[in-house]
Amino acid sequence: MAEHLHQHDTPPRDWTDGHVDRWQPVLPDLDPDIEAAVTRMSRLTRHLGRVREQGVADYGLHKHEFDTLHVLAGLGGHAAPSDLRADLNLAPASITGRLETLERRGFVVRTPSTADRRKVDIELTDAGRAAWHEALDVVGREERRLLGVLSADERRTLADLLRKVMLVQEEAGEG
Amino acid sequence: MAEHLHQHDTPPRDWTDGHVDRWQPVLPDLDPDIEAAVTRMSRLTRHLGRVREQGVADYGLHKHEFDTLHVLAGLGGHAAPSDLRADLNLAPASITGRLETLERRGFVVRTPSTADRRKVDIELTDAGRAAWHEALDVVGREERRLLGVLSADERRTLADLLRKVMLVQEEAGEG
DNA sequence: GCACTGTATTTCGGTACCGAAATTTTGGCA
DNA sequence: TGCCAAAATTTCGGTACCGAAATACAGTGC
Repeated sequence: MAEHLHQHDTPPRDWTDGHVDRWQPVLPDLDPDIEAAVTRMSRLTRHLGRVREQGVADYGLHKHEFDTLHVLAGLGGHAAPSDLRADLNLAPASITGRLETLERRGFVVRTPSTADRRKVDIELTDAGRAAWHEALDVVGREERRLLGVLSADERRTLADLLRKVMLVQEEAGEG
Repeated sequence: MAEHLHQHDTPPRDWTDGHVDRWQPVLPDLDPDIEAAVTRMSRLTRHLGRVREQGVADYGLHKHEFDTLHVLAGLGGHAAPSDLRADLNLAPASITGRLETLERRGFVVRTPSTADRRKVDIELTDAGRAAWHEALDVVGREERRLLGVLSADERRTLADLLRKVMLVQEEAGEG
C-alpha cells in the first residue's frame, strides 16, 4: 500500500509484530521486545525442525533419526545411551525407543558394555554413518539461507546476546 | 583456573560454546555463529517450554492446554478450530484432540456454527477463563528472568535481528 | 437445480514421547 | 563379606501428535 512513499517510513513487519500488537492491549505489562524475541525464536526453531524433517526425508530418514545419528557421529561413533540423553535432552525412555528403531534399520548396534555392565555400547555402523553423511549438508542449508541475511557482525552480535541469556539459564543447573 | 588473571580474558562460556568447539574440526565449513545462534535458540525454546509445563502444573494445567486457552483468550474467547490451528501451528487432527480434552474438563464448549455449518464455534467458559488467568503471570516470569539480563537496547537489538531473519523465512510462504 | 471444486472438521491407524516403576549392576562402607 | 544407596537402562501404561482418508457443507459454473 504505502510502500512507495519513502525509503524508510514503513519498516517491514513480520508475523510476530502483529502478534505482539494483538496482545499489547490485553496484557499491557508485557515487554514487547521480550515477547517478540521469544516468539520469533520459537517459530524459527519450529520452522527449522520442519525443514529438517522434509530435507532428510529424501535420504529415507526422519528428523529424530538424523538427530540421533548426528549426535552419535559427533561423539566419535560410539557412546552410551546416557551420553545421547544429555545432548538430545530427552527422557531416558525415549532414547531406548530411538535406538530400537535405529537398530532395526541397521544404523547402530547395541552391545552390553563389558567395562560397566549397567551400560550399553552404541556403535554407529557403516550404513548409519553413510546415511548420516549423505543427509548432512541438507540440514545446514536452510540455516545458512535464513541467517545469511545478517552480516557477519550481526550474526556475531546475535550469538553473543543469546550467550548472555543462556548463561543465566545454565547457571542454576550447574550447582 | 585462569579466572583471576585479568578482568576480560576469559569470557564466560556456555554449553553451546563447547558444542560448537566439538563440531568445528569434523565439520570445518560450519559457520560457528550460525550454529551457535541456532543451537541456543533451540535450547532456550525447549527450556521455556519445560518451565511452562512445570509452572502451569500448579494450576492443574498442561502446557498444551494452557497454550490453547491462551490463544483462545487472545482471540476474544470465541473462535473456530481453524483459527487455533493457524496460531498454534498444529495439524488439524491435533486441534480436535486438544479441544476434546478441554471440553471434557469444562474449559471450552463446542457448538456447531449456525452461520457456516462446516464450522464449529469454540467458546471459552468462565472456568476456562479463570484457569487461564490464574496461570497467566507464571509463564512470563522465566522469560523476564532470562531476557532481563540484557539491557533494553540489547533486547531491542535481539528482537530486530530476529525480525530480519524471520522476514526471510516468511517471504516465501506469502505468495 | 446439479455436478464440482474447495474448505472445515473429524476419524483412524500408527509413532514418538513422557513419567513412573522395575531390573541389573556398581561402589562405598560397616 | 554383606548390605545399601545410587546409577544406567528398559519396560509399561498412557497421551499427544501426525498424515491420510472420510464426512459434511459452501460456493461456483452451467
